[in-house]
Amino acid sequence: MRFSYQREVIKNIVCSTKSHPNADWVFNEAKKKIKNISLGTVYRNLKILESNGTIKSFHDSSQVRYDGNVEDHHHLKCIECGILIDTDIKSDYDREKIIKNYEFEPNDIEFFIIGKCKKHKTQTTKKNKEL
Amino acid sequence: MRFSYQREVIKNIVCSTKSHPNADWVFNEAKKKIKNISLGTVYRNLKILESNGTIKSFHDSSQVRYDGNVEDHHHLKCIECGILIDTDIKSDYDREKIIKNYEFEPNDIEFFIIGKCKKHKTQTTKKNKEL
DNA sequence: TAGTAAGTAGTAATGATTCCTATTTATATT
DNA sequence: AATATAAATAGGAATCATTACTACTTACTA
Ligand SMILES: [Mn+2]
Ligand SMILES: [Mn+2]
Ligand SMILES: [Zn+2]
Ligand SMILES: [Zn+2]
Repeated sequence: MRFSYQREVIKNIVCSTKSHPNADWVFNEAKKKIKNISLGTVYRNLKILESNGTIKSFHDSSQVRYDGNVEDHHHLKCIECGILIDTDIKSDYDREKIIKNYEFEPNDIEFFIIGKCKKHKTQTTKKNKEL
Repeated sequence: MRFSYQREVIKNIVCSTKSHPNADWVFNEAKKKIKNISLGTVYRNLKILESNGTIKSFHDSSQVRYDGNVEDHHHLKCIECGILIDTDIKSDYDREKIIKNYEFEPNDIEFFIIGKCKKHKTQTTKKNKEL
């Protein structure tokens, strides 16, 4: 793998945000450092960075999002604003039951908690204060 | 809501399979009953059926999949063949912790167990038999 | 048995991502 | 340092899933 300044910039962008950006956001950030970087370069390098374990990715509705936090972790997702928040929650399921009842070999889980973030949750107290 | 034969056909297709089809598969099935049905009609009616609770949908990588099983349930997904299998597993997480630590109001969870289905799991016994 | 508004077919447009290719560049070798 | 060369890039075209548009059709109403 040859060195590439573009890849270095892209890596730093993804690894220095907790916002779980999509390719287009990364592209726009990268343009601030490299005026003529191309979107294809961003996509290609995001894939390379993922395949060598530098970053992770997951699908979020119709887009792919990238994550500089490569620790095993799950997310909270706000239905109002779409924000994705890292958590340290563990999800439990009956692994033995899966193997036995479904003859399925589980490797990994994909787990999101959907709801409302602090900015958007329906707080009666908050509402009263605003009146 | 006016009656529509197209919608009736689409509903029956989705509700009589456990395959979690995408719009295109539904479209091809529907064409067997209505030769000139249009893809737009399929998309529009899938949305209507979802919004009135007749079917459900979820994102699976880059596509939307539809589910005639409207009971609360989660899925197993095979990394080899992509099959999505209904389960009765319950996923547990510490709801109170989420509310307290993240000021987040959880409503729902999106939960997939990724692994290998019985057709694709690496069975030592199976391999030996094949030799 | 109209009238009309909801629904449809067919096609164009959109948005995210991938593919293509001529040019540039990192790096290994003289 | 100059040269060779294969990897990487910029810019643009292509693809794929989905949505939007619109003239025509049809279910229901009175
Ligand atoms: Mn994360
Ligand atoms: Mn299901
Ligand atoms: Zn929010
Ligand atoms: Zn499988």
